[in-house]
Amino acid sequence: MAELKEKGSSKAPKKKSRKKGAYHHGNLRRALLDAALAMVEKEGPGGVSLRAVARFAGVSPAAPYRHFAGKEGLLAAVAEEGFRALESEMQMASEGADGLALAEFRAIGLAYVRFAASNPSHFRVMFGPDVSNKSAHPSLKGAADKASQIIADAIAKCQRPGLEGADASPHRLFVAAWATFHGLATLIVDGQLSDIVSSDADLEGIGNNVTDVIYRGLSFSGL
Amino acid sequence: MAELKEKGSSKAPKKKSRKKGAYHHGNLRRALLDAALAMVEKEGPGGVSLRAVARFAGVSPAAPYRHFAGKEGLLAAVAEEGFRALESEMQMASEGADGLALAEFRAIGLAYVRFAASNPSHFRVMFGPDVSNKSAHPSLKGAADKASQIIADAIAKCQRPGLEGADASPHRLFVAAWATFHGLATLIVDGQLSDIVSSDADLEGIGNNVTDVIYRGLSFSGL
DNA sequence: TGTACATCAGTGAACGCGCGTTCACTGATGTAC
DNA sequence: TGTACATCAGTGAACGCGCGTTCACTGATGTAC
Repeated sequence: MAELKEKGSSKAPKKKSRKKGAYHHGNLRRALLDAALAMVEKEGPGGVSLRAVARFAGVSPAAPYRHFAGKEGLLAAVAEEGFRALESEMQMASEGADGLALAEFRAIGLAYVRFAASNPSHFRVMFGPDVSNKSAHPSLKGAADKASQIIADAIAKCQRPGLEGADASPHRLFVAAWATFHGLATLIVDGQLSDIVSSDADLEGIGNNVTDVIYRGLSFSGL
Repeated sequence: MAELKEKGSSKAPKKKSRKKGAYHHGNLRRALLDAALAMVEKEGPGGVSLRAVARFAGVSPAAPYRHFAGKEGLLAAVAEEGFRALESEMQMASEGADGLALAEFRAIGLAYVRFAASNPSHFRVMFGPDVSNKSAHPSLKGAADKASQIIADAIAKCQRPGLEGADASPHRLFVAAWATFHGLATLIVDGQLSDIVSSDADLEGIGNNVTDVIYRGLSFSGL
């Protein structure tokens, strides 16, 4: 599973060791992304300031500009990284379902929820209002589109013509499913289920339950 | 329906007429709440500044302190107002269901989604990270608790002992339902269904569809 | 292998800005007599 | 009814702060010869 490490850099963190002769950081880009994620975790995407991120990475306020086009560029990079990881996890989940349309859809939904729970900071930036104008960041837009395409494809596979109920188009059922997955993900990320979901096992349990409910609801509709 | 007016004050807006001899505003508290809502609508809860709110209401930067305990107090008041309205709408929806447990639950869910769509700014503040510490604002906490109690009560009515499936406790089914309603509400408020839900009729349609799916999913579980 | 030099990735001071909050104040309101 | 006065709801100047971004700069790196 291509899971992101939300805390800690993949390189040794150089924090506070600025005077140790290391004028060049080595992997500042990654360190800044990690610092941003840490700040998101502490106070939400709105609480991120470029100066604080630089400070956290042990670097001067101007240094980030070597790697990102300002604050929004940094956040856009965080979001893009998140969408790529989400896409990858949904893709892998989908491939494990042996081509059965509904099983595939089910697996993708679970992956969606699991991703949010494992990468809450990414999730918040991806869907928060701080990089709302995705079109201004083409590669972010691309990553987001690729991710939603996976969901759309899975839906398309479920659309066997002639089987839709008159009152429930596949498109609308798709919305119902997406809303459920996104809703569960949101509740988890916002900590509003913290008294219910306290362990990874709980998470899997709730995720499975929710998926089952929506799955049964959809099955009933002739899909 | 006790719907909130998201735009515009209930009193005549005094904006720009500061020199018109009105030293006392008359209804500044309401005007500030409205101004805050307008700012939330434009740039999200993070974009709200107390000075800008005062400016918008045509009043000096210090004036809001006569009515609220600082910026967080203002946002807490907005959230509280929202929870009260949400509670009232869910209550009314529930009462219209003639005591049938599942119908009641269904009506409450629809009211939840409808509330979010009609009062997106309130919804964002209510569930956003800006007044996260609800306990610091007792009356807000009270309003939020009263609102969730309505949902909890409706769930309790569905809990006929002995009918739960072994794999799906009522508590978890509740989470599934709540996640769906909250998820749909979130997607709508964040504008991510804007190409699907463009009219009020669409909203009702989607809301009904989603409710139906979750309803069928729950019914299947022996509730 | 040694050296000159271009390039790169940082520094740190400075800019102007809007913010939240405080303070002493003042104009308007309404009440007691 | 008129007036003195307490109270209330505003003003506007000021505070210190952290922010995003820019700028000229400098130390480290690596490459051509």
